[in-house]
Amino acid sequence: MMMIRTNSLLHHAFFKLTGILITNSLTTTTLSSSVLGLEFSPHSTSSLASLLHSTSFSNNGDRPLSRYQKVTSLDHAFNLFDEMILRKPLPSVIKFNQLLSALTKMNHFSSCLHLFKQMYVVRVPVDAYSMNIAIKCCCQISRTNDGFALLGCCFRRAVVPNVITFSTLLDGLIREDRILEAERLFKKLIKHRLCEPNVVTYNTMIKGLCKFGNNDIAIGLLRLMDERGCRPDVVAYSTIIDSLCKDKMMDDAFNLFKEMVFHKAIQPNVITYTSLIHGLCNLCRWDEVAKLLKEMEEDARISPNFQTFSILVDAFCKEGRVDEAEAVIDIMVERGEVPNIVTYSSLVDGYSLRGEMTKARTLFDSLTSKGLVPNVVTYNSLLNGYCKSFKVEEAMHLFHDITRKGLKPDIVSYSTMLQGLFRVGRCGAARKLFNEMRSQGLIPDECTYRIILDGLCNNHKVEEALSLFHLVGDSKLNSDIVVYTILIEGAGKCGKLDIAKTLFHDLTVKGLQPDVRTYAVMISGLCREGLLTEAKHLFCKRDESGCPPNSVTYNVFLQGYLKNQNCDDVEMLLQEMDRRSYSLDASTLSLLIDQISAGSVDRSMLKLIGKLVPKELMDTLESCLDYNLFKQMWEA
DNA sequence: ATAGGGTTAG
Repeated sequence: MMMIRTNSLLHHAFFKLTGILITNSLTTTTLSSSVLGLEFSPHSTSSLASLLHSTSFSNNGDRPLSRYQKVTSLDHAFNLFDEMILRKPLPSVIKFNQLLSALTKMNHFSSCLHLFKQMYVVRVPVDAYSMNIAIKCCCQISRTNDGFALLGCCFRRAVVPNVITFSTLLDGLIREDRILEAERLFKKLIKHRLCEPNVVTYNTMIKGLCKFGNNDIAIGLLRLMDERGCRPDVVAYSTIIDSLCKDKMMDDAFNLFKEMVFHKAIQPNVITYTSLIHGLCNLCRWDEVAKLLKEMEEDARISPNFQTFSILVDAFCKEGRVDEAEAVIDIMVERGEVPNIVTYSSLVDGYSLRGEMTKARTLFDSLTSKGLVPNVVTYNSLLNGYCKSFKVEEAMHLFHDITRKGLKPDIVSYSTMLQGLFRVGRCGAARKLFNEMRSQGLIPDECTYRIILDGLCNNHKVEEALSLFHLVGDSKLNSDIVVYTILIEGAGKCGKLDIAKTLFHDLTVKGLQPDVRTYAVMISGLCREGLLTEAKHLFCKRDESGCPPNSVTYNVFLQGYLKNQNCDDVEMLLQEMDRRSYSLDASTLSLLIDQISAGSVDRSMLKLIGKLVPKELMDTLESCLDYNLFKQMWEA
């Protein structure tokens, strides 16, 4: 019921979204008639004001571009440059700078650096602008050290570096994850008065702190800049808000958002909203997503952009809601945005997750005709779909296609294939592929490790899994509750309960917190050996330990009772499940049906069971029970 | 009247 409600809310938001997108595009044309004495709500008055403001502003900004700024290709730029250096006298440095700048806007950083060097050769007197552009290019191609070398040139050439120079270098260090050096440079700027940091310098440093998980220090810097007389702007706030959203700390993100809007009167923009929407999507908080979209839509100054749509498309696909994703793509297209390979990769992923491989493949094959080139991520989605549908041969084929298309399979491609091979029991092929992966210089990550352990356990090779686990030893890979859960489940399933118990004990020693799944597999292992009392003890302890119970644990526990032909607590458990609105899963239900058929379940319990059967299992229930019994359950 | 900062993929 919940899902339906949020669904329709989101549909509603999209419907309204479509409306506002059209309204927004009409605003400029209807403006003149609005000005001619038609009514305004206070809201539209203010948006009109801002519109007028931005119109007069853009008249300044719309100054025709010089021919040096208008270059459209590398060739064009090089030809123009060659022509420029032949002219006598040489064109002013500004014209050269415009050309360099145009190249950086097209992401041609190396070529830009090449022309910059040529300027030295033909003795165009470079200035701080040219220097800053060149330093920016170095930083963008991960050669920040070369950027610092250019800074040295500044001093020799009597070009004075300014706050932009240092902000650019700071950004370069952060791009290369050299956070300590970035902090050192930042402090040096202030201490040696190399320049007074401005809002961009602070924002860059804030980004670096956030990148390394120091949200609190970033917020500290936000306060500090304010104290030092540099007013934080929407970028400063949005950077931290985004980081908090990525860490799933939505409450903190919204608090900062409110502070920005209500206390600092800083207008949020599309990026601020997109970050918040992304964070909510990751947590499947759809009703709040709809609320934010609506809020955005109500503010005429802000409308969703390409990124906003891409995030929504991806989020819907990950939930398997491909229809809604397609609806968003339609809205995108209506707005004149062109979906790119990322957008369609999400869609391939969505179909694959639903196991709709024909649709996934058709879409994948149609990408080329759309002028889009599938990348490794696109391939990985399709690989995953084939593997999950047990079509490992198809997956293998596609896997080899990756190399044939001149791409390199990455750690995700290999991990996905490994999982697929283990799923169909091809452990030997998995081992071979693992060795191939290593020979390609790819280092298995925690995901690969989990897949291998899980694969071994599910193929009756628990000993191998355990020896791998011991081989890995005290590494970070083993400080992972999921790893322990996999091994506990594996050990439990093959009757090695003593090992399961040891592992369960060890994880707490290591300071790891068992999660709902860990408890479930441990309870299941105990029940399998008929140790219901011990299982019950753990079940209650888990309830106390602040680890909230979920539907899975109840099902596992119920199965334990039913498999042991013990119906003592079954009714009590069913009642608790009903109170918490949990439902029965397929295997628990089938065990219950056995008991009902055998006549060992009290008739009074039938109605309760009926309430706990989810819609999708109704058919199972109906076909398993004789009609009269079924009627009793539903009409009681 | 040419240079620097924040949002997209397993």
